Amino acid sequence: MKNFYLTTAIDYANGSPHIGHAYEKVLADAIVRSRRMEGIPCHFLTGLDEHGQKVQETAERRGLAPQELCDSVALDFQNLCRRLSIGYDDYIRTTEQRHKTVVQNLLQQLHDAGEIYRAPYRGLYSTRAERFVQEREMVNGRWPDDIGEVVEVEETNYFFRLSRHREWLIAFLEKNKNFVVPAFRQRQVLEFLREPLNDLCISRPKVRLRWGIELPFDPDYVTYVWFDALVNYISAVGHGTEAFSQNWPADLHVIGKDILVPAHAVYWPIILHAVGMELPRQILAHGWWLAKGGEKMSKSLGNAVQPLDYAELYGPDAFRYFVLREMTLGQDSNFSHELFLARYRGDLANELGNLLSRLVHMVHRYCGGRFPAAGAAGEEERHLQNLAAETVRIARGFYGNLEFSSALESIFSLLKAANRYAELRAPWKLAREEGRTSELARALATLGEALRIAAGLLIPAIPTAAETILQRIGAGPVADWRNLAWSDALAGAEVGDEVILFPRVEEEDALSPL
RNA sequence: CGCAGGAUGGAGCAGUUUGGCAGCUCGUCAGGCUCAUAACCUGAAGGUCGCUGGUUCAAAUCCAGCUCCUGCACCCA
Repeated sequence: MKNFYLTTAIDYANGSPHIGHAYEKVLADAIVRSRRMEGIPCHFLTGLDEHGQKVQETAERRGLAPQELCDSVALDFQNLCRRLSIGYDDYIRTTEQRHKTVVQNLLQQLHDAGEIYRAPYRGLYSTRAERFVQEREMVNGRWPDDIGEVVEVEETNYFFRLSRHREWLIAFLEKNKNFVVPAFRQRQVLEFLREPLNDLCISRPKVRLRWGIELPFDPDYVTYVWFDALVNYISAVGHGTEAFSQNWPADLHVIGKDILVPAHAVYWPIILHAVGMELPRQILAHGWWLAKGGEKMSKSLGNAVQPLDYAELYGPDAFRYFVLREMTLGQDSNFSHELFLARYRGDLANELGNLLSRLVHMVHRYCGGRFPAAGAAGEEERHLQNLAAETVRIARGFYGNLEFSSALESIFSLLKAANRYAELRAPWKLAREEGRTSELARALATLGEALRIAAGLLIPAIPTAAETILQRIGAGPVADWRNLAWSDALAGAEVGDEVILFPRVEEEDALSPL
């Protein structure tokens, strides 16, 4: 059986991890975990894009070899993944030989097929910025300081025949309405394709840029970083080997909205089509995190959220829960400290963490630390059982549809109902009265089972906390949602020590909102 | 200019594809409970769904026009 193959964009090595990188990986990880709960084998790829002008420049400025810089940045990004419980299966780096080989094979294949031609390129070149510039970049008729003096130069380069595949791509997108989600993003792609395409310049002369993959048919050039980067999706899964079809075509590319057009929705499908390969099945373009009040986050404005600070202070699950609960698929969302704390306290600490605390405490105090058997269900129990069954069904549907916010909302409705049920049956009262032990047993067993089901459904979002809950209530692991149903699995189970899952954070200990 | 997104009780958001009693979280007010992380539960107040017009038995949702906010060199999820 082919794996469900999911990728994130590979991060560019000329930068450090920020909330956007963190979000994308959490999203991808949660998708993979939810697929695995449906019994679907998955392959989860992420990685680092290491070539290009910017990396070369930054390395020079710091007096490092480009590879040294990349090695250090790779550690930063891998550390981010580790700290956020991102369970990728493979981490591709574009300087690895397995990648270079595939890039060169693909270039040669395109060249042989007549998809690549050599032509002079005339343009305005800035020595200071070391790139070609456009006239529209002028400000008030003058070039800005970072561009400086500009001269018209002619340079021979290699071009990929994008334009000849435009009609095909339009037809493809019109036939495959769900290629890009959300749907309005696909409409943007079609809008972009209404204009004629320019052929894509895929080379850089080595005199300008050394840090790249050499063209197999001309050693004076390296390939353009976008071409290089996109190929990671096939190089990492062994393009050209037996194993390739185990993963390709990719089932989902998770990317940010900024690199949808033209890179992922135009260049990439056309490159694949030009060599007769299968296209990925779907691209998910997610939105951006904005600072309080909808401002763009940036270091210079000093309003950038540091995901690792949150993961450190509140735990990886709290960060994961917030971003998955708060962002609607494809839209931009705000990340503010107030919003974060509201979710942390209201949902995680009070609704979920406190339910575990009160339940574990009661089982210890009233039942000697072991869940009793539930016995016959009354009306309230049947009501909660039905809601749990319904929640399993609904949440699986939302997960399948990548609607994490709605999935989590439905699971927390179940938790709210469990808290309400506790109030209705009031085991603490039953425990004080004579002859009501069977009612007490029924109440605690019912609460435990509701919590077991909710925890099972929360695994993709908050894997560590969900695992802790299952352990503390003495439940076995939940590995497959297809058989997650109300049961008496907890009867006789020994509960663990009491635990504060999401400790209350006092105002003075909270991260100051910069 | 054009393109895209947004405008829904005090705050933040779902709902719009496929029209059908306006939903969630937080906050506010009143009450309950005491197993629990000052937590949990109940009830209440609070909305002409940006504006105008149209279609319809019925519009937050469809259609037309308009207003305001955001993004659209490069880089950046």
